Amino acid sequence: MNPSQPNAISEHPGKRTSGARALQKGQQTKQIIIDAALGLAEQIGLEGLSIGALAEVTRMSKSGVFAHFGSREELQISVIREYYQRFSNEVFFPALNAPRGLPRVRTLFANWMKRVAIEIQSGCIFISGAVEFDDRPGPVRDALANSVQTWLAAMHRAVVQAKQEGHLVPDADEAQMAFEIHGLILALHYEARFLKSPGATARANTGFENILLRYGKPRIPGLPHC
Amino acid sequence: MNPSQPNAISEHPGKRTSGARALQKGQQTKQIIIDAALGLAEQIGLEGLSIGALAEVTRMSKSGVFAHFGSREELQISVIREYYQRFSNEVFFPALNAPRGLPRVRTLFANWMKRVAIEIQSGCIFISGAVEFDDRPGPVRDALANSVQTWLAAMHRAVVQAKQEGHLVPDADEAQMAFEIHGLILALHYEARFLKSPGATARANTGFENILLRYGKPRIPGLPHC
DNA sequence: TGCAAAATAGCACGATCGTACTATTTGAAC
DNA sequence: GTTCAAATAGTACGATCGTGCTATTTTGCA
Repeated sequence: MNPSQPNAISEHPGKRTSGARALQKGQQTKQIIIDAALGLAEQIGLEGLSIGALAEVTRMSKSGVFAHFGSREELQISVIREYYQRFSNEVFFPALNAPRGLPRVRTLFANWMKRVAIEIQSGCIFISGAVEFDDRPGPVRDALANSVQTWLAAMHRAVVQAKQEGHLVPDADEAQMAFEIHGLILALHYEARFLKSPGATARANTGFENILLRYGKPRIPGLPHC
Repeated sequence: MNPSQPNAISEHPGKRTSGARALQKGQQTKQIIIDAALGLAEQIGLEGLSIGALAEVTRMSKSGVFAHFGSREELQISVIREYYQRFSNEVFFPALNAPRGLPRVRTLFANWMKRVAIEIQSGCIFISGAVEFDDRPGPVRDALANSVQTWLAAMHRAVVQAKQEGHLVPDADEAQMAFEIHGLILALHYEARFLKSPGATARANTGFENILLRYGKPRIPGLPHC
């Protein structure tokens, strides 16, 4: 009856008798569909995602695609989860290898910039989704907002740690710093992707260094910061 | 034959025998439609704009609305033009009363912030439209990009003048400064409208002061800038 | 007041959308 | 190989979309 029932299995892989095992057929195709849906959503937005177009891309029937999700909203949420997971794997987790404090903040920003550099071509559903759902309440909006909040909180936490480690000036406002960094990323995305104005990437990087000039504690006064 | 033909009249008001005069009936309703369309587009986006919904709001027939524009694209472009005009009247032109240089830059930013404060509730088609049309070429995208570019260029020009007036440090990069200001506005819109996170307005203002701390030439070293 | 033109309405079309409902095919355990 | 459930396909429905075409109403001027 409930079409989202089978999904529960995917959250407990290997629960079946034979222990850990490759995904069942249904889960495989579901993943294929989600991959295709993410690609589509990055270009035309979560709202532009249509099951018909998705069926065409995956060479399945509309109902075959639909059965995996049970509703368009569930499909959109699946796409958001997939994007969040990829974003985390590319931007967040690798930065944990960098030492706590300013080096990790630098690495997070660098990874973020790498991601955005790709998204200048492909599109970013954290940004496009925010615009599409900014006054459309519901589970899709909630899923998206939660994902974004989680990432922004992680960034903020890294800045807090940098202050704790003594890498920032004592009166540094961590939330303010995170806000300004977020602005640089958004301006880069806007000016590079929409306006196609050259040099935006360099300006985002320069902006980050400018932020550090203000908030970073100079190692030796007058010399570059760590 | 061509439904956009009557529009040509609006570009030359008063060309008819009786000299300057109130808008003809058709132009009046067209303006009413555009006003309603702008209100709708701010909430649900330029792509979400539908002639059916617009007809319902204005209590006209679909074809009655349609006849004024001849195509949905022309309607969207009319909305963009209307928005651009209002934006200019609220943000740009009033700032020309402020003295050239840093005071005018301050006024431009303050007016921009006032506008965004409203758009946190209503929505901003310069931002939502950028996301909707960032890889959808065509006349709508062109109209939108031109409007945005014009405004950003005006902001940039004000910064250039500020440097010419000696209000900025000699090595100030005007484009960089404009980029960072743009980022503050975008972060404010994102975090306030989508994430509904409190304090974003204050952070945008603080960010602007931080930018001036870096680029503004101190009147007396160690004291606040002009 | 009458007349041409402008403005608005009515209607129909093909397309696309999400999603029920039913039928068929596929896969895995016995 | 049989069987049963999972996976996929087929089909249809109502809604909405943009837009063309033809009527009807309203307007502005002689």
